[in-house]
Amino acid sequence: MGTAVRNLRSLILAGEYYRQAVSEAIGLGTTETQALSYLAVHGESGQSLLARDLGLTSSASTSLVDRLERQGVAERVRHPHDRRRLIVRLTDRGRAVVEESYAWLASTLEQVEPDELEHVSAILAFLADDLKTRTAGRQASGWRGLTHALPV
Amino acid sequence: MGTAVRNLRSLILAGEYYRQAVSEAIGLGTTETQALSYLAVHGESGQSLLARDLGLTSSASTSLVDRLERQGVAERVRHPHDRRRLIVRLTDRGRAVVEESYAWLASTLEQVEPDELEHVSAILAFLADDLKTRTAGRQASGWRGLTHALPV
DNA sequence: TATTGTTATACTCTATAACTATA
DNA sequence: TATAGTTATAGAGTATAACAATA
Repeated sequence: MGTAVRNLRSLILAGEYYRQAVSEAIGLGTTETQALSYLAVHGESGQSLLARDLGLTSSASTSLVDRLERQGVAERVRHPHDRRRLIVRLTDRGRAVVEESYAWLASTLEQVEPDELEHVSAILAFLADDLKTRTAGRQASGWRGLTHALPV
Repeated sequence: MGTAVRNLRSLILAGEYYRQAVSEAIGLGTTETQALSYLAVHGESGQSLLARDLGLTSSASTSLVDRLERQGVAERVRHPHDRRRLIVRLTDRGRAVVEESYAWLASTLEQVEPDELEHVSAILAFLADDLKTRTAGRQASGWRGLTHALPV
């Protein structure tokens, strides 16, 4: 188990490293490309949900979506039934930007044996879902359990 | 391939979400816990190498390691043969902090079928290494290829 | 009353550039 | 000359708190 945890740590670090590099290549901030990735995976999203899943306050999400609109990669759309809500949606340009980062990740996945790809894909989906759910659960319950936690 | 890329994006996003949550739980910044993760995976490291692998400038790494030392989770050690160099090393307290975040990741990996764990672990290691290498290569060569790249 | 989103303010982190010390 | 690290400065992004509009 120790080795598996270390390898998961490595992949998380590699993902963070990729995030910085692809953001620089595209000319956006890391939070902006996180938002584009999120919208690419989940489709359009409420601005509040986007903020929550990106670990941002609603205040930070306001300026985030401001930047996305300014750069023309996403847009705010009014919610059909609730006039408080805003939907955030990729623009054509936003979809184009995401398309181009596709090759970056695909070239890594192309190294996997073709007849294993589907299995690897399922593993990635499972780990992503479980890690996200588990993290959200600890967040919500205020769980800590880190006895060496440092003073904030 | 499209689904696999989307699932890899999901896992990267889940890792970033985990990073923020575990940082808040520990009471450190996200870059600080990235550094702890890095040191846990790679062992002690030169300050320059740490900066490079975390995507930071040498200036940012100075203040990063300042913070790590101030919080007592890592320390600077002189390089034995090169008086310019500094080695960054986890302290006992730093190792304790990493140990505690271990359970967080392990509980996700425990959901994997036991007789499949080794295979999953190998996949994670492969993807981490390939993604990191590929990203570093594009960084080094100034490669772009993102024709919709936005003005900086 | 609770929820969604915005604004004003202050703070943290990082990049840039100029610098010191050592190889 | 090149490399490792530090310092000073400025800029970007975020959290906090107070607020307006709508449910």
